[in-house]
Amino acid sequence: MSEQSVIGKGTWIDKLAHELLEREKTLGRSTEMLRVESGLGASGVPHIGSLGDAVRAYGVKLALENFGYKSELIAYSDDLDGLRKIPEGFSDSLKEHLGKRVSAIPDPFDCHDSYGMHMSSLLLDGLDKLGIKYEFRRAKDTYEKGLLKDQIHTILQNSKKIGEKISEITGQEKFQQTLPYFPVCKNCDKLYTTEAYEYVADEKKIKYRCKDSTIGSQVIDGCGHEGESDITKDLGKLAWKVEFAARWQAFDIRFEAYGKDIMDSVKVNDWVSDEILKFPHPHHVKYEMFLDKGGKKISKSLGNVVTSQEWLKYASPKSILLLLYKRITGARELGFEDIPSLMDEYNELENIFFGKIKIDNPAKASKLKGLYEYVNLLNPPKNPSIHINYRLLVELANIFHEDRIKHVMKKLIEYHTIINPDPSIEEKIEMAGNYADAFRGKPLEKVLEDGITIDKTTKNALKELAEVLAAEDEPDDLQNTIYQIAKKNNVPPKDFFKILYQIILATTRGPKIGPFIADIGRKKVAQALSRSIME
RNA sequence: GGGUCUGUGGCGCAGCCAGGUAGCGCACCGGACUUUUAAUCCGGUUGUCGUGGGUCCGAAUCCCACCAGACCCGCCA
Repeated sequence: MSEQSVIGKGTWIDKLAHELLEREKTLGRSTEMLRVESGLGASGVPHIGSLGDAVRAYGVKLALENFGYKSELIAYSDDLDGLRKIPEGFSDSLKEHLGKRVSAIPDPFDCHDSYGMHMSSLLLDGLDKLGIKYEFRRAKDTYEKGLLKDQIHTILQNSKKIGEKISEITGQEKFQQTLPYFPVCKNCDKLYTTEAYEYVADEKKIKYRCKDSTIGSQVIDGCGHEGESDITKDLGKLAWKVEFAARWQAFDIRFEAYGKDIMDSVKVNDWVSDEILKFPHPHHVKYEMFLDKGGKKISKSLGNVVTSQEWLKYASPKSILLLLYKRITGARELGFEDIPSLMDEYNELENIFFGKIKIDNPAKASKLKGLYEYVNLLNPPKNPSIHINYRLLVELANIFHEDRIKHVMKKLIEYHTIINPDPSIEEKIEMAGNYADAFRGKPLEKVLEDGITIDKTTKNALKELAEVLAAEDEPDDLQNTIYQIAKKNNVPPKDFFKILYQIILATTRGPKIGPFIADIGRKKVAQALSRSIME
């Protein structure tokens, strides 16, 4: 096996692209343009996992281009989907829109043409910030322009066969009775309430009735309207079980990743694509959902949503790309606490790429270098950046709140971590600072509320120290002074320092305390000490 | 009922998808330090890589079976 040659850049992305190419060759299809697709949910607030689908598809596009083929990423917003439930934190006024397509619901934030477009925009914004390029398509336009009408016709003509197949593959019986198509009700404008029961192929018309339907625990009222819908003119959409297939053929899609939650739908769609539409289905890769740290599914209602917008407050776009490109298999428990290691891992990869760290196994070395290239979207920088351990930055940022950038920069120079101040470091300090503020220490003022037990002798020592600190004259050797105060009051120095850290930093240890107190301001610490004694 | 993933020192995890000395962080111990501190540096302890088989010169890694946990599907998109 050791003689096996490296495919592309040596990552799973290359392997996937290679498989795709082999398959296309076997199928004998034109490889002039190899289009990849990613679906964008438009019903809820997109989290990092939703980005993953598009980011990884883009990776495959890059790999295909690297192999010398043309490729493009279609980002398709499912904005004809109906609203099934009101997302956590949204106004109940959305209730009247349940069952309506999200592209026909007003944007609660008033900044986009619809609720659906607002949600999709959040995702596209995330992609833009990562530098992902895509062709944006919307379900709304796709159906309005009739781009799927031939596929819809073929699917509806074969609905009986498809219904049986769905039952066989998924156990879902529903489509043996109803057609896999939801017309928008001409009376009440909803689509999940319509039951399509007959297709008149000659006229390309669907007969439907609008009735109450249950989605999850929600009951959505139908209006009782019975009508006909012309699939070439009137609005409606295919059920998911068959819609991908229609789109794949209409857009000539050769690759699409999918999450394991829609595995069954993909199986059905593959079959529909191959057997009904006679379009060999695209190559796939399945990925696991991102879960939170307790192994729970990420959902808004649990308050564990990790959005790209929030992530980017604390970390670089590259940290997201690294997260998504380093691996696709395996269950992933994700939280903001992963940020420090991802930030540092990027630096390590950069060191490997630029040969500062040697990896013995050549296959592994090329894989890691390849990963670095993908994280840089196959356009790696010419020179390495300045590396500072992210955790160190967080520690420092946690200590300094006022004039943070200045103070932290000064400390970094003192520690010989860096030689000169640099704008790129300022940016990192800012991100680490945001992280520290969100997940770390409490500001000095709040620490005292946590109640530290201080005995009487220690109080005396603290009082003395507070007086020294409050004095106008700066002590020559503050470190030594503190030590002497502890000894004089019969407080073991070790304990005394511990207490000081608790009061100042809310931890049991910290930086060398003398210079540190000077850094954050003697007077300020004096005040904090005085307050701690008063309790 | 169907499917997927996970199982590696005390804890949290990487390594597995292209087999070749079992690693990292935290924790713990000791040292640099006659004076405390660790954001520094050095050294150290901790492992039948879930269980059982198989392939191989060689398996944490590949294959099969099993055990345990989690998640997804069986509404809908």
